[in-house]
Amino acid sequence: MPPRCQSRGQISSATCSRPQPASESTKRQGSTLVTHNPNAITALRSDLAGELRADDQGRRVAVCGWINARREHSQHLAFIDVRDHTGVVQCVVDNAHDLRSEYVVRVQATVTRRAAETVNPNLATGEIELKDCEVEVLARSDPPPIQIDARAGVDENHRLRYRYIDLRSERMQRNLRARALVNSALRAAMQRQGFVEVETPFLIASTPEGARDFVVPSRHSPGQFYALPQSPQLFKQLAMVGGIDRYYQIARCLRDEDLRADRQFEFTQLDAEASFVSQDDVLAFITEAVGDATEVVTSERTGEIPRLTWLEAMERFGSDKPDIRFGMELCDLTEVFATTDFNAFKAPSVKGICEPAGATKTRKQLDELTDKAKQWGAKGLVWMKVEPDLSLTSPVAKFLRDDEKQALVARLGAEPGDLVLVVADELARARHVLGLLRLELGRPAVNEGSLSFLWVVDFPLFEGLDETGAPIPAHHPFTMPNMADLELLDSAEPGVLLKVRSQAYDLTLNGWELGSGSVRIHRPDIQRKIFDLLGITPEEARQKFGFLLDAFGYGAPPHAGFAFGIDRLVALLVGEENIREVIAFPKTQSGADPLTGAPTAIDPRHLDELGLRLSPDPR
RNA sequence: GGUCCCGUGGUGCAGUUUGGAGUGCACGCUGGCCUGUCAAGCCAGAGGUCGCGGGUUCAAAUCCCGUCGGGACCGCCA
Repeated sequence: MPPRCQSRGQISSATCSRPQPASESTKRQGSTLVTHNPNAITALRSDLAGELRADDQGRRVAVCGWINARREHSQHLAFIDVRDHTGVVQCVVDNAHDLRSEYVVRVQATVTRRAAETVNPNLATGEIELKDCEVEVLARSDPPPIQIDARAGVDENHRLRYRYIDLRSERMQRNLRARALVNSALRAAMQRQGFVEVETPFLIASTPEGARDFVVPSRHSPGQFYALPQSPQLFKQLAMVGGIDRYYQIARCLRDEDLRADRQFEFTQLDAEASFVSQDDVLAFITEAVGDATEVVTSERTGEIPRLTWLEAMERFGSDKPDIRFGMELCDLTEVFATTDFNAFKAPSVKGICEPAGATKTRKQLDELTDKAKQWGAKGLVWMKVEPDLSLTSPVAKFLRDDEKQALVARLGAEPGDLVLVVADELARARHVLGLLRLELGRPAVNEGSLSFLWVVDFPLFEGLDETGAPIPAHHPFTMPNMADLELLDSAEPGVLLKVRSQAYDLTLNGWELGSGSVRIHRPDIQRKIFDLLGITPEEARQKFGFLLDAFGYGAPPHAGFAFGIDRLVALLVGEENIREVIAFPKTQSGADPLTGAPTAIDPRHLDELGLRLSPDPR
């Protein structure tokens, strides 16, 4: 066969830095050094199964992969589909009796156009097939516990136990490759904007605030522990003091908190920090990076990301990570019931939502909603059905005055057939419960419809007061207050303190918190004041964050940063509802790995070496 | 710490409400037939601790209690 010169580029040996073929028998054939994809060529193959096309007709090729399906017609004709990560190609063989599902094979064959009536339009390689096949079995397989193209779902625990097989699925291949594209797009975007990738340690000192730490016992210092980082927070600030100017890292973070669909013990963040910047600068950097990541997966660019203040988000959506893909916004009714005789509505705050066409709910469904509202902390839930004449049907209707009912309907813009839900409580609780009810009743699946990014800005500096009356930081204690609110810090009134805004901001997507950041305090006087307010004595501050405070004593540039979860971003970009679908080897909700069996007991001698002894009954 | 859902041949399900023989479906597996299929088709076959333990009952996959595992959520996640 004469060498064919293909239009897609010729591969010379000089461009191929891979190891040379191990032996003559595995050497690729001279004429097959022409391919669609330079990266396809290895010692064992010339092409990828899913990339062969009609214009490869006549080429002698070698493809490697797994047997996806076998169709035996007789002892003289059979088909096998060979699958690799690019797709499948059909091979025509005489006898496939010994070629079973998931066997790993190398097929040397000639690309042949199919007869018109046997073309398979559902297959990218459907116009061709491989003939004159020499099939070499590279590895046999037991019948796989998971069918790769399972038509029904497979139990997730089972998938995780055999994750190495599950990863062969088109879904997992797509997700992990999308994730790789996102990672490289993020790196490119950050580097283009002048950020420097700096790695930070995994074995660090435990810091007292925040989530529960994973800890690692020290062999050299028995009784002492390292913590695994919840984030590189302190190190990235030190990098700023160190003159890095712009730091970023695709960082693994570990937090020992209960798991959810959007939470794993271990997760990955794009972590960034920059010097001499404002909040707007940071939002611009991140918007650029997120835009590139989105584009590389969806081929569409996110435009300007809208902003909401925290206060507006809480008032309108009852959440600091509002899902703005649908309406049903919260409506304040406190004024409406300011003079009510109905005891249940005599509360600091009365708020409601209106579900369009929600009045068809049964008494049982409404009771279930009420139960949920109570579980979420409400004292109770009042429901009202809007009748055709805009009157209200409700167990409590008789306690309300006509003017109150009319004003309520008007405020909510309720229409006949709607369902109105009202919660009267402390402000924060009313917002919280109604925010959850809104999601319960109206929220589309997280992966449905558009990608609605949203910046939430102007978070409060403090999220509440602890038992001693000291304010609780909403973000972390190094968050810079809004300069316009600086004087409020001197107020002795807790109510005033809680109104202080911070230069902290979150990025959300379809109701998931992607990440957060803040402008940091670099002025020792402001930092002292914040510690003061938080009830942290100078001694405590020194003990907890001494090295950072020391560093800030040697010329800390004004700086600000951000970090967002790559697992969550990728999941939503590829339309998954669960970040486990974009993590190669995730853990179950109880933190176990069904594949490796982790966590496991360790050898008593190992414990001894670490100076550890287990309590008699460690649950 | 709490609420809810799920657990039945290798896989995914139905059966549980109203107790009556491990009864059924699809995929897979094994053998056979079949020369153009492509999630091939046809025939035959193998394969079960109904998660586990206890209770009620003449009788439990089914009802009750407990427990283990998986999932969703609340709390938690500065």
